[in-house]
Amino acid sequence: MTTPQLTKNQSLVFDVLEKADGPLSAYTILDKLRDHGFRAPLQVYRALEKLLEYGVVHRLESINSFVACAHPGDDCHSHGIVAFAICESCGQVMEFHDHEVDHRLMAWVRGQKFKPEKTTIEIRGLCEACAA
Amino acid sequence: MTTPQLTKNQSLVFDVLEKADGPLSAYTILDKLRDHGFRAPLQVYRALEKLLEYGVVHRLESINSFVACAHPGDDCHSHGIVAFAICESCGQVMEFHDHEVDHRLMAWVRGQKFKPEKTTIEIRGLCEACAA
DNA sequence: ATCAATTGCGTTATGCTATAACGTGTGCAA
DNA sequence: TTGCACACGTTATAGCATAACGCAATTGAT
Ligand SMILES: [Zn+2]
Ligand SMILES: [Zn+2]
Ligand SMILES: [Zn+2]
Ligand SMILES: [Zn+2]
Repeated sequence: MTTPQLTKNQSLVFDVLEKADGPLSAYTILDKLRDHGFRAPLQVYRALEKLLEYGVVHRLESINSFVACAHPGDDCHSHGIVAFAICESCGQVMEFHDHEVDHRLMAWVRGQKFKPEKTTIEIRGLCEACAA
Repeated sequence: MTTPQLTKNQSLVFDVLEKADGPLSAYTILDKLRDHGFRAPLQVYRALEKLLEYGVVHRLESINSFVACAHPGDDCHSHGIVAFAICESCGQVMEFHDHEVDHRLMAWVRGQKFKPEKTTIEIRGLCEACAA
């Protein structure tokens, strides 16, 4: 997916996520953009919907939050499944990709005649700094 | 984790999940148990909390729902990471375990000095019947 | 037996997450 | 011009989860 020119709202939401040092909830994003005219959750959710579609933002299902893609050069949609390690203490997220994991999971579901559309891999725990 | 005797509420919630043919939300469980005296969400969430702790129920983060463990004989907590294939059309869930995936993910996070606590792997898509 | 700690339970209220539904304006192509 | 697609704004509503309070039953020392 090639990323088209972002609209004003999409740019605002993306900038907030890029500048943040961790994942943000939609309502946190909303609060950060009130000074820029945002008034309602839908303004955030609609922008997020597009940013997710373009692959420049990821949704973290296990914490109902959103994060800017850590590999803006690559195309996360093309290099297979994305996995996240999420620190439950400081909120830091590490994003990574592993073709072997991808291959194993896809082989299994294909064996079940299951047609995969979207895969979530999220590891919650403690980052090095917080585990010390 | 060995499973102690379930309390009345825990048994009611577990029975509902076992008899269901797919994952259920907490509020759906609540509705199914109103005839048995359930009146508030907390009655469901408190039972679920224990059932999750005992490993007899899993939470599906990507759809905010809960499902009875498909491998009641095994101990899902001891045989590594659990993965789910969730049909977005009919709601059917397949649960499986793969040590190779487990090892790859754990090796990666250990390399990052990350201490994993809980891992979510959920593949949404279409089951064989619904993809036809 | 008694006391304290733990656990489960019921209830009310609240907070957080997400979408439905309606209307407006703008740009572009038929 | 007309029709369509798309972004946007607003209000209202739906869906998911927990805080805080009090009470009852259980357990496990002392
Ligand atoms: Zn990415
Ligand atoms: Zn941390
Ligand atoms: Zn299981
Ligand atoms: Zn299906």
